[in-house]
Amino acid sequence: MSLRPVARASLSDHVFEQLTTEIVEGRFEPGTALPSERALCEALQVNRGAVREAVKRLAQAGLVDSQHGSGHHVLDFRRSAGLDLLPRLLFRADGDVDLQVVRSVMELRSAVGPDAAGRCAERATAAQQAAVTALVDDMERVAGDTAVLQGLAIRFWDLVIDGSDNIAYRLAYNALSEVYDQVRPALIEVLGDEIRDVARCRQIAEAIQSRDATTAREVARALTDRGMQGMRDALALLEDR
Amino acid sequence: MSLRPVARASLSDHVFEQLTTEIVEGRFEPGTALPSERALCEALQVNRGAVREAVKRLAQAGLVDSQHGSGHHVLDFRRSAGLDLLPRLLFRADGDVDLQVVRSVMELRSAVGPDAAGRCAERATAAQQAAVTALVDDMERVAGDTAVLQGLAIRFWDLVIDGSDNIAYRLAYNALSEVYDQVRPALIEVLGDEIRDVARCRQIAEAIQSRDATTAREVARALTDRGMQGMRDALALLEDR
DNA sequence: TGGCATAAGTGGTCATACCAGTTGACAAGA
DNA sequence: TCTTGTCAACTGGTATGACCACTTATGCCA
Repeated sequence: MSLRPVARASLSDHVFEQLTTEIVEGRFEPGTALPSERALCEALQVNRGAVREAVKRLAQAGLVDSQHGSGHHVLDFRRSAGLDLLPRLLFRADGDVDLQVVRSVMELRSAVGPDAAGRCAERATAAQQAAVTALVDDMERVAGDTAVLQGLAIRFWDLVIDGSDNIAYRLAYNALSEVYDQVRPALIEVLGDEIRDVARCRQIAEAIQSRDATTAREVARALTDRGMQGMRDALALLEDR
Repeated sequence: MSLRPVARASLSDHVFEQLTTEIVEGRFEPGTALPSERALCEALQVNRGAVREAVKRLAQAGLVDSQHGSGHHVLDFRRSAGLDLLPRLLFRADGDVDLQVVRSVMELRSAVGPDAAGRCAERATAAQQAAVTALVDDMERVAGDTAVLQGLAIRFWDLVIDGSDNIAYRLAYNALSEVYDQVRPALIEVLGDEIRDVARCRQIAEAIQSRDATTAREVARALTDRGMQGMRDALALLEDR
């Protein structure tokens, strides 16, 4: 049995959720104005402060643009939102996972991962090099238990990203992680071949240790390619259904 | 003379700015609590609503975590913020550009750009293929005027990203664009060689037209590599000073 | 020692004003 | 006819003060 913290949400959280959903699913069209704050209060049966807090968050997320006197205008989130919107796009209106989003995330991971490994080999501190090596030691110890390996693989990439000393990689990784967490159980199979490929993780760790950026990059590329292949297979299967 | 819209900012905007700066520059340490809302009202001389709206935005940006009854707790933005924090990290406390951030952004661009070009070749619609080709036509017409070319290059990549049909690339690109815009005049020199390389843009457009993903990827890689080289040179120059 | 009330401090919600910017209708003037 | 100014009716922005709900530390009590 696994216990999780009970979810708690304030009124403005709920308002934010609803409005985000409406916008992302296109029921509030870009260019149009949101209903006025007072109208939203009436419709949602909350006070104006809750509505304003929610709208401020929408603005921060790049979903609306507020203009004093004129209204809150809906933006095209594809052009104005940031990566942290991804978790909101993962589930479609019918509750199913949007495979386009999963594919996109995997591709971004494959684009960034190898270079992160290379940069890590170039720039990691001695402590970071050692941490990566130690983690692969752990992976070898639990080899076979794919579920545990998946957790270690996540930490592996976390360390690699840190070692790459690239703040953009780090922040992008944060957003990707949140998507990953939401579909983690499903990916345990899809990415199985990659997750169990501890040998390549070892090679990467050794390349990082010896500051061999080229090897780190190439092996990481091969590693993420296995995951991409697994995902292609899974997508093909789903489309056949 | 170039006129720009006058900047307008609400009270909560100002509060958000100040708090963000304090957090990003480390004067509010991760794990500690922000001053209470009432204390912030007193210190900033604004009403509590303005403070709350600002704090909600901080939470949305992944900088704080609010707990009813306990306070607003500062998070480690390196692990919890999204890519859209990048523009806030670009300028350091002394007003200078943080070159680490610029380097990070360029690396992310180089990691994603080539794959985006490849995916674009695979997936772009006929209209998108035509748009890329037409844009390169424009580039050839103004060849020589680097400043204008820079604008077209931005639109070029915008089209490529759209054609790649990858929502993660699109959202990441949005965040990168905002950083780019803030240092655009400076990059006109740093990236000069890349910007003037219309020939490679032509090759990419043709590869996209003929759905030759491999060529699109390789040429795009060569193109962004020129920019990386320009940046390395610029960084070396700055460090010599 | 362990459990429980309590008080003080925190964020969350609410109602009600009023200020300030935007927009469109419309009348007065050129 | 076209322009210009005024005004009324919106919109979001700011302010106040009260109260509710949750957390935490304190200290008492069994």
